[in-house]
Amino acid sequence: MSSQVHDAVGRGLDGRQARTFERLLAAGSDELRAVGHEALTVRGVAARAGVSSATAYTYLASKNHLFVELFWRHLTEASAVEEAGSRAERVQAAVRGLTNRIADEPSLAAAVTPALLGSDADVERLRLRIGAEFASRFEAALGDGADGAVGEALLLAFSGALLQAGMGLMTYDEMADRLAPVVAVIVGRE
Amino acid sequence: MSSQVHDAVGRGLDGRQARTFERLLAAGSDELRAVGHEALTVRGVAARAGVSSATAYTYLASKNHLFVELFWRHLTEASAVEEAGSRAERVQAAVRGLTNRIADEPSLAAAVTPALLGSDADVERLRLRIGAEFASRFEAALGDGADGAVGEALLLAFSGALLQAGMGLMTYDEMADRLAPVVAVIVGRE
DNA sequence: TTCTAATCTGGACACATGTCCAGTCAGGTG
DNA sequence: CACCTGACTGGACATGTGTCCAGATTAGAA
Repeated sequence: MSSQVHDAVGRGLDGRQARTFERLLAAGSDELRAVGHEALTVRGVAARAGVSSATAYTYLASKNHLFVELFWRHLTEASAVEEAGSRAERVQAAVRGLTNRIADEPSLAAAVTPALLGSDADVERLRLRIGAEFASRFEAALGDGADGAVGEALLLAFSGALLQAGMGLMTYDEMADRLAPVVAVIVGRE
Repeated sequence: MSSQVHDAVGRGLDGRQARTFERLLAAGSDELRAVGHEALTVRGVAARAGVSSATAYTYLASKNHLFVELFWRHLTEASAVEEAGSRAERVQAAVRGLTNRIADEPSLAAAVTPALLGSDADVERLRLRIGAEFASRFEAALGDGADGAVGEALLLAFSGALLQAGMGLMTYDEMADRLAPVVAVIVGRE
C-alpha cells in the first residue's frame, strides 16, 4: 500500500509522471465534487483521468492518500497570515483564514477528516505536514514570548472543531463563528 | 446498514436477544484486544461469539457501530466526577478522569476515533450521546455561572486531543499530561 | 408435551479495496 | 530512424463489507 512513486510525491517527479499525477489529482478533485467522498472510487478517478486503474494505484496509495494530498495542496494555496493588529486579532485572523479556506471546499473537508486517520505511510507523512502547518501558523500569529500552552490549546481546539465538523456536529461555515469566542478565551485577557 | 434491532439497542431488548447482543459485544471486545481494530472483522467477532455472521449483522450495523457501542459502554462505566476543590481543580479532575478511562483501553481508543466518523445511523446516534456526555461532565465540573465559551473551548480541546492521539501524534498516556496546561489556560487564571 | 413465532443459520450475492504481472506503447537518445 | 527503457494497460486475484433469504432450530406459552 505504498510504492516507490508515492514517497517521491510532492518532490522529484519528472515530466511525464508529474503530468499523470497532476491529471489524477485534478480528476480526483472533480470526481469528489461530482459524487462525494463516500461514492468516490479510485477506479472512477482513474477513468476520469483517462488512465488505467493500475496506473492510478501507482501514484495513489489509497483513496485516503488522494484526499489528504488534495487537502494539503488546497491548504497551502491559502493566503499569507495577517501581520497587523494585536496578538488576539492576529490569532483570530489566522484561525478565520484557515477556516475559510477549509470551508470553501466542503466536500474536500468532509473527505479529509476520516482520511487523516488512515494508516498509509503517505497519509502519515502528509498529516504530519498538515499538523505542522497549522501549528506554525498559530505560532506566527502569536508571535514570540507566548506561553507554549496557549499555542497547544489553540491547536487542539482547532483540531477539535475540525473533528466536530467532520462528524457533522457543526457545519464548516459555522466553524468560524463557534471558534471565535473560544479563541478569545484561549488567547486571553492579559 | 441499519435494521429494526439496532435502533432498539441500549433499551428494550428482551432476554434472548439481549443475551446474544451482550455475547457479541464481549466477543468484540476480546477480538479487538486480540487482533487490533485494523484486522478485526465482524465475521471474526461472530465466530468468537459462537454465532453466525448473519446474526452478528442483525445486531451490529457495521464494524464502526461495534466500536462506538463498546466505547460508549466503556465510557459510561467511569467513576463519578469529583466535587471537591476549586473550579480549576474540578475541571482538571474531570479531564483526567475521562483521559484515564480512555487510556486504559488503548485498542478501543484507537478503534473508536475513525469509527466515530462513520455515517451509520447507529454511529450517529451514539456519537451524539458521547459528545453530550463529554459536554455534561465539563459543565458539571465548571459549575454554574461559567462562560459558555470556556465549556466550548474545553470540549474542543479535548476532542482535538482525542483526534491527535487517534492520529498517533501522541499516545493516550501522554494525553493527560499534554492536556493539563492547556486546561489551565482555558479555565483561566482569575 | 406440543406448537408457533421468534431467532438463528449457511451460504450466495454485489461491490470496493488494493495487488500483481505479462504485455503494449511512446518518447527522447544515439 | 531504430531502439530501449520507463510508463501504462487490462484484467485476474484475494480479501473484506454489508445484504438477503429459505430453511432449521429454539424458547416458552398453552
